[in-house]
This record gives sequence, C-alpha cells and structure tokens, in this order.
Amino acid sequence: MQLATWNINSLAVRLPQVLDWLAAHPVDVLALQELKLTDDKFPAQAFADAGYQAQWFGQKTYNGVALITKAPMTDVVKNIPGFEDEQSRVIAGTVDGIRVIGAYFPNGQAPGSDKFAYKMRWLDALREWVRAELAAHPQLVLMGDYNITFDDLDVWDPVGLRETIHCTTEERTHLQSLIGLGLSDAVRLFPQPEKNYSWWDYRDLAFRRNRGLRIDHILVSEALKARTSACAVDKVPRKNERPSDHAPVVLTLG
DNA sequence: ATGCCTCAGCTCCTGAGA
Repeated sequence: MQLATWNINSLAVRLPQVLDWLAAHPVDVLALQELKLTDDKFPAQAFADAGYQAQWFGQKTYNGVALITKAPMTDVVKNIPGFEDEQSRVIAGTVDGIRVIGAYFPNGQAPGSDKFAYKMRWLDALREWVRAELAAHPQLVLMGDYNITFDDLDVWDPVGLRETIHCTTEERTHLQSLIGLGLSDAVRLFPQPEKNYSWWDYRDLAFRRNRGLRIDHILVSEALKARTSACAVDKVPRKNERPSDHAPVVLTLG
C-alpha cells in the first residue's frame, strides 16, 4: 500500500500532471493541497475515470485540499473541529483502516505578522485535534504541506535563512510538539539523498540549483511506523514543463 | 530589491505564495 501528498498549486492547471502521475504511480491515497478552486469546479469525474474516489474541500483562489483514494472513505472531516476558520486547509477520512489527515498548513508570511499569529493559533488547534484523533485511531498518518522545516538539513541555505519564515524556532517547536504526540517523520526513517527537498522557488533557477526546502512531510503514528517500508520525495514531476513548485512525497507500507 | 516566477481574478495589475 502507498500513500502520497502533493501540493499541486492549482488543480485546474495541474490536473493532467496529477492524472499522469497517478497512472505511473497508482498510490492508494493521494492528498492534494492548494486546489485553488471552488467545490463545484472539482474534477471528480476525471478521477473517477482513472479509478479513484475523491473527497474535497475547496475554496476560491486560495487553499483547498482533497483526498484521492482507491477505496471508499468514511468519517470525513473538513477543517479542524472547533476551530473557526474561513480557509479550507484540512480534510480527513478513514480508508483501509487508516486515519488519513491531509493538511495545507498556513504559510505565515513573516514572523511577527498577523498571518504568522494565525499560523501559530492554527498549529495549536491542529495539535490538540490530532492528539484526540490519535487516541481514537492508532493507525494514523498526517501528511501535507507543513510550511515548516524540521532543521538545517531541510534548508538549502540555513545561514542566510536563519529565523526566516518556515525556519523559525517558534514554527519548529510546533512541529516538534506534533512529533511529541507520538508521530514520526517518515522520510527520516530511511537513508535519503543529500539536500533532500520538496519545494523549490520558481525564481532564479532554484530547482536546477537545488536551492530548496523540505516542507512537505508525512508523519506516521507508532502503529503505522511499524508497517512503513519506504518514504521518499519524487522530484521527477518538478521537471515537468509547467510544474508545481512542490514535489510529491510517497510513503510505502508493507 | 517592496525584484526575480506562477497563479487567480472584479485580469493588462495586484495579492499571495514560500
């Protein structure tokens, strides 16, 4: 069984690439972020034709998340229960006995900004909800665009980007508090290439120079960790003609 | 560099992303 996450930066633009990628990598679950479309524009039929079911939570222009699955999903939840939010950032469902949470974490723009404060509030709410979800569902995966690096290994220029957005101590403390719930960073369970990133700026030939960040993560519960056999970034789609700025991350079980 | 790309939209510029 395989699960993956991918920020596709507009599903309207990237749908052909997503379908191509699914054809080449028929994962059981694909979490998408940054759909950038309203619910009525979601291409459910295109996924159905490819043999996939979907649950989605869209929004005009910004954000928007979906879970694309081979098997049916139950107990679908959109956004963090009890956390008032205008933005569509979370979708969860149970599939093949696994509680899957797909999330598009807030960017935060800059430390000290209103958007950074929102990111911190959102992270607080997410942590408390995931704590409860873990208690109810031992087999759990939390995957998506976290917009946070774990440490300098996730940053192409750790000195130049010290304490900038995605790299601040405050954000990393929140990320570690998710780890503290009993989750593991699946990528780090296995040997990886040097400078292993999941996002590269569109500007300055950043991908060709491998000037990137690892901000897309798959966190697995203890029970799921025991079943995990591989986890890696797939950089190939970033080489497409009109790529997303993010690459997919793929988790393999069994 | 308040820059550089890319995307959406009350579209020929702006806001946002990261």
